[in-house]
Amino acid sequence: MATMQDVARRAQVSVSTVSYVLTGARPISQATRDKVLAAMAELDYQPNALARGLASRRSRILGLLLPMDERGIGATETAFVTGATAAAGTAGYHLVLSPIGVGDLDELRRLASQRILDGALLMEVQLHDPRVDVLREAGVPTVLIGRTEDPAGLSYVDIDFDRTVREAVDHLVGLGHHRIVYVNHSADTIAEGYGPALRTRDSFTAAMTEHGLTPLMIPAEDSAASGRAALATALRQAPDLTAVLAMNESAVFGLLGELSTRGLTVPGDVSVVSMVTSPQVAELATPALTAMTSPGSALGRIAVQTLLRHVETGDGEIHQELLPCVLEVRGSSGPPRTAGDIPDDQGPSGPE
Amino acid sequence: MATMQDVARRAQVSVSTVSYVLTGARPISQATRDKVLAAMAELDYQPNALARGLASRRSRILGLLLPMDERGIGATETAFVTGATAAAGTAGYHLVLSPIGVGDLDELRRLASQRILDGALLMEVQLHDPRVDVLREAGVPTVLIGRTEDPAGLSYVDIDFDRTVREAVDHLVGLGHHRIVYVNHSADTIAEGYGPALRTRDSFTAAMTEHGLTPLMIPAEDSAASGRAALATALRQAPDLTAVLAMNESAVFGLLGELSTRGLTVPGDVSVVSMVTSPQVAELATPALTAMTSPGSALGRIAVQTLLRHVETGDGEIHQELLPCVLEVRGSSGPPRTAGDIPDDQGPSGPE
DNA sequence: CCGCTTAGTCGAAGCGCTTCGACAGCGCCG
DNA sequence: CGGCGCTGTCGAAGCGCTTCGACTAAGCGG
Repeated sequence: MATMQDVARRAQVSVSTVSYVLTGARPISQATRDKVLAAMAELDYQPNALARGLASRRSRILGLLLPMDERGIGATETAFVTGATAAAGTAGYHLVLSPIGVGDLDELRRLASQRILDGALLMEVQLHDPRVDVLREAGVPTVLIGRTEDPAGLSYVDIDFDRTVREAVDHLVGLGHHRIVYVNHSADTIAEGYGPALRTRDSFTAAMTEHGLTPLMIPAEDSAASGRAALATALRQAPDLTAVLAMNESAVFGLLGELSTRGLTVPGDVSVVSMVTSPQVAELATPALTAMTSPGSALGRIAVQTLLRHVETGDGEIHQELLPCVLEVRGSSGPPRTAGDIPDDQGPSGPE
Repeated sequence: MATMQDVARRAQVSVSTVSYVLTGARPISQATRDKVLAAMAELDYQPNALARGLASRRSRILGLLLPMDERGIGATETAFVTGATAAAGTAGYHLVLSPIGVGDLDELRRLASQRILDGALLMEVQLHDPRVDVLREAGVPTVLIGRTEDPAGLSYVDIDFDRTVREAVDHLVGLGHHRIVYVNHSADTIAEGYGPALRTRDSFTAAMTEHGLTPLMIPAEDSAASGRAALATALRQAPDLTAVLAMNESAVFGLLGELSTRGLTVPGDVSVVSMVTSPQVAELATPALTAMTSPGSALGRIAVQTLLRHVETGDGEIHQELLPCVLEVRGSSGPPRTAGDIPDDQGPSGPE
């Protein structure tokens, strides 16, 4: 492995000159630069990132802190990661993912204090997220993907849930639906203060009210079984429902299963719109789901650019930005059935 | 940020002594050790990973090279990552994920040559994977998750596809099925030399033949639509089929949708078994899928342990290990219908 | 009682880079 | 024509750690 010494010797210049060629920190004449670059090419020189990091106090490594629950990483998050990685690479940084959740504070503290990361992107941010404090204490510049309860003084990018919910509701109301049920995340999740669940709840209520409609929200765990149960509950509370808006990918599938079991068709009897859902997942369902597609890749890019601004200017100004999801109409939404009630029986599950 | 100097001064010992306390490279008396540890605690000392790495030529960072296609990371891979992370943490290493695919060879070369990684875990290995060569050239110890065509001289851990397929087939045959169709990955994927697709194809053929049955395999792209089409093809080629074995999570959902569209019940008319599928995904379907669950977490642990052996002993002996998936019976498999043919009509799609 | 090993500690020399201060040479202005 | 501010280069001092050689004091067999 060639070192900078070797390059300097071969190019007949000093090490510092080689360094300046690489970093551009001082002007170098074209002739010298060419000699140095030629020597590098001949030796297949690659700078030692650790040495560079030690001397410059900059690792050029950004961390993407990404809790991995047992469900995996969805297409939405993947798009985000892809956008972030591309943006980091363009700027000459490495972007590494670290599966650090809210439970791994000690591991995070180690990672942050060991000066490995120049900056961190925090995903799946909770309203009260202790990771934010750990990173702040360690002095690691951070950009949130999501928002804490009070994000003053913190840079973040997030999905504009309010606008997303409103557009979904507008779509359904525009089709003629009046009785719309919102299937949110679980009650526990809401109680824990999971931002998206809270924000969409409030936005849904507001949007429906503004349309002069009564909002009805049902919580559901992230499982198909819970989605089935949620639909049963919804039909009990609102037998005349014609549309379901869901913010829970796992539950949506159970919900569709239950509709089918009950002999209800989509979108003939019930329209279904899924929020913050990737096209890939939307296509898994039968019929394919009308969905609000998340701007994952753009979020990733903006997040990295914001983070780099903080890293390179020693904490510049705060940047906070919200991007809405965009509506993609597929087969699961359409005009409501004309009669005001469920056609025939309520299926094998019975009316309870 | 306290340095080792500070600790040494406070404990009234030399820096080297502090270092030995930390690394255990030389014996230190209990009294001295206590003094040093106390000083560290008081100063909240954290070693600078970059400096340590530069001096010791060991970064204590392992890379998990994980291509992220647009579909995201499934629960299977997540379990792997979780197991690997835990094993690395126990050994005092950091495990970082890098979304580097077969297309990003330059990025990989940079990462590998910059001496950031002590070792690499390579996921989604192709039969002819150029990343292996890049890593070898850069001298980065590597463990494969999966296998290249000729894995001689390379350590790997992988799923025992042969045994997994056989157990799935045995399960179905044991239930009384004779006409079993295997829905594999796409023809393109097979042509590209994707190991799991090839290996399961061969194993399926062998297993069926040994049972005195005729193997029938249908390729399908990783999409619901393709799953629907695959089922249609299967029913055309084998109208008397009673069971489907699938190795394609996306296609399975389309396949189930198509069965339902045609008025065929699961498992009454057709049993469905999904391979290398996580419980979480299996539960999304209605009915929940009987599946071969991958030993993800164990694979991750073993892979890291193997890699660390290479890293720490300057390439020890190679280790190659296969773990089978385990059968988890859920609602989608049962005895075949008694009559030998499809009950009534062939559904809206018609017989073409 | 002597030489030898072993435990325990220290000082110093790097690891491969960045960066600071210095300085030579040059053109240019007053 | 002397002084000034450039541009371009060099040498050296670190960055915070590991590790090697050396040294001291103790322990021990002969």
